[in-house]
Amino acid sequence: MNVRAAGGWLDRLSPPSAVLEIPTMAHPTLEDVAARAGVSRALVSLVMRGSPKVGKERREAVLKAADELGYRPNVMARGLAAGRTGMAGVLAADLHDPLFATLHDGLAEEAGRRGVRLLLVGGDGRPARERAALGELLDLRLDGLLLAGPRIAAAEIERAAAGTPVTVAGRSLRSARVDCVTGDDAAAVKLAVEHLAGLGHRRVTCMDLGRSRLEKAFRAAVDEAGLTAVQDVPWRSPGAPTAVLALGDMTGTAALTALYRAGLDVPGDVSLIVHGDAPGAAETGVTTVGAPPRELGRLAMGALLDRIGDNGTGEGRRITVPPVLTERATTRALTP
Amino acid sequence: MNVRAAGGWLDRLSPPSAVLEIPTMAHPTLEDVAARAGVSRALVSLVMRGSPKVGKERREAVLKAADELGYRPNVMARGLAAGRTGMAGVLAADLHDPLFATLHDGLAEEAGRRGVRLLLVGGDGRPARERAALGELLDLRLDGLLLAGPRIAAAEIERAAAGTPVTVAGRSLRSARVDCVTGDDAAAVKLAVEHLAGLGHRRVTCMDLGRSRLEKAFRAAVDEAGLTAVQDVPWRSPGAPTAVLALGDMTGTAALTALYRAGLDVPGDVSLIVHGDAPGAAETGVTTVGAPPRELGRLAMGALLDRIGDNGTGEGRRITVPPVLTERATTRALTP
DNA sequence: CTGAAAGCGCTAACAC
DNA sequence: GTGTTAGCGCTTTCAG
Repeated sequence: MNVRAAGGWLDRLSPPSAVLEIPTMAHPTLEDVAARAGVSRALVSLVMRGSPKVGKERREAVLKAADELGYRPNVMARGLAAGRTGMAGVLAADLHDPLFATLHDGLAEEAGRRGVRLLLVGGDGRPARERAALGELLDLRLDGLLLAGPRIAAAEIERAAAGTPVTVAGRSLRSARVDCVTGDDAAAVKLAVEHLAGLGHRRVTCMDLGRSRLEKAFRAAVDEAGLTAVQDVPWRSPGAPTAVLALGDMTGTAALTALYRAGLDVPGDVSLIVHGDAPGAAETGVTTVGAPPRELGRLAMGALLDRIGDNGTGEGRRITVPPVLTERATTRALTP
Repeated sequence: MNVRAAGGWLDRLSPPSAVLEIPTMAHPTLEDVAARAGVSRALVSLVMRGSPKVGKERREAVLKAADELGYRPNVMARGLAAGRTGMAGVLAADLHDPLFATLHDGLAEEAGRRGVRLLLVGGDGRPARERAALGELLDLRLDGLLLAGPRIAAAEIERAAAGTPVTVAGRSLRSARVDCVTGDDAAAVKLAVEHLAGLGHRRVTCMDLGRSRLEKAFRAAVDEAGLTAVQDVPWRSPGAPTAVLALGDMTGTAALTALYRAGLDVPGDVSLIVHGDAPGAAETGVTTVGAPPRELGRLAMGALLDRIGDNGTGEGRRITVPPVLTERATTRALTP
């Protein structure tokens, strides 16, 4: 019996009213519960983990005692003893990325379904901070790590993966022991262009604030669809584009606002599709295209938990999530 | 010497090349480092915690051994033994709230400054999920908890605060042992209205998507400034408002988009101020008013760490962060 | 089914 | 300065 429990014991030797103070015990332990239920520690441990091989009577006595004491298992101690924690760590490279919250919904959904809890450490976009965050996660000795959109060097991720199962979401790594789950950006661009072509658009352009490498994919898709990629033609002039695809790191509403500022009516004058299913897009009615982040999260967590289950057996999987186009209010068929 | 270390020992009896495999040891422990450096465990522990009372020579030997082995302290074990973890938990009631990321920047800044690490658990806005997340945090036995925008019942927060220091950001609680840090919304509305009055606006209105209780504050501020609150008057008609204040849970860009959709030029036809310094506001040039979330985070974490330092002494503090108005491109002086 | 005993990796008094 | 000795709270054999 530990010191605090012994204190409780002494209290019980005091006037009866002191007994009422027991539930106030700051952090009752397994042992306190065992003492109160009149059983051994091991039995309480079994009950807490829902073992089937405990008599109904004793089980209830234990549960009752635990409840009265307000007992909560100490996951640190549990993790130390058991060698696994039942928790996975999530490194959010940039908490500001609006996609992350939705990705996390997917992560949490899958983790919840499989009885695993999630612990996050948040970066702010700076690699130095991200590196530190990864270290913190590593020091916790969790069962596995999910890196969301990491910007640090592949070698660092590889090194982390040597000690614990790791899967990466939103970035593709050539690695034997890291799983990678990503959206197919080129396919997304292609889908968007085809959609515009289907609406009758012939001249399209792209806004590319992120200086994204996707511009190449855009040109290829435009060629393939038999459209023409217009550039640097003034709005409202004869050869002006009738549709625009916003690429890269811009949020949907920012693109929309930019067009409005230019005095254009959307989708009256131009149709707009934004790459990346950013939150806020729904509220402002922006048509978007991209890998659904929630689905991406679900798959990524699935891969991680599979790997944890396999004890890290098997080579790194590469999962690609197909894009989805969500038509909202910023696209319209061209009526000549 | 533990089992794994013993294994390493046996390896050393094998051909010399086996020595090279030592750094591959999955998770070297304090003991492994001690063995390699030829010192005791306690000495290694002292070195790892940067104790000044260790000879330079030995210190370097230990550091060298630790480095070669790729040793990382196990924070779970450390926390168990020391009784404190050096970590604080953050409960994000809703990871989707764009303000949270910026609040977290403030939390992280202050925590970093004071040598404390942060562990997040993310909610999705649903109280049930938030309750579970709080439980997970409690089970970790961290040094303190920071609740960001909690929606669960005050009694639950109070109960959590019985076992560990707690401070709440973004919601005011009447409690003796919980610190609360909030923005002053009424003052923000007042500031916005006064700003509009200063720009020469006379008829103003408010968009209130969140059905916020702030509408009362709005009316009071309008009266006080000698303006008139206009409602249900069609845009562009003679008595139409020349400025609008967007209240509640709407993002700045959503409000802006709504006005554009109505065919209005902003700020040509109407000026717009949005309450809540949402990210994205800067990119889209929306004038905002509200408590700066980063500052709020900094203060909240400061309060929590103070309380942790005080061992929970002292009654719950109530800190109010004054609003800031950030003028951008959606407000303009009225030129009749 | 149940209880006793031996750790998990580390810290914190203590003695040497 | 340095090594020894107890635990922290829990899981896990392994005998009863």
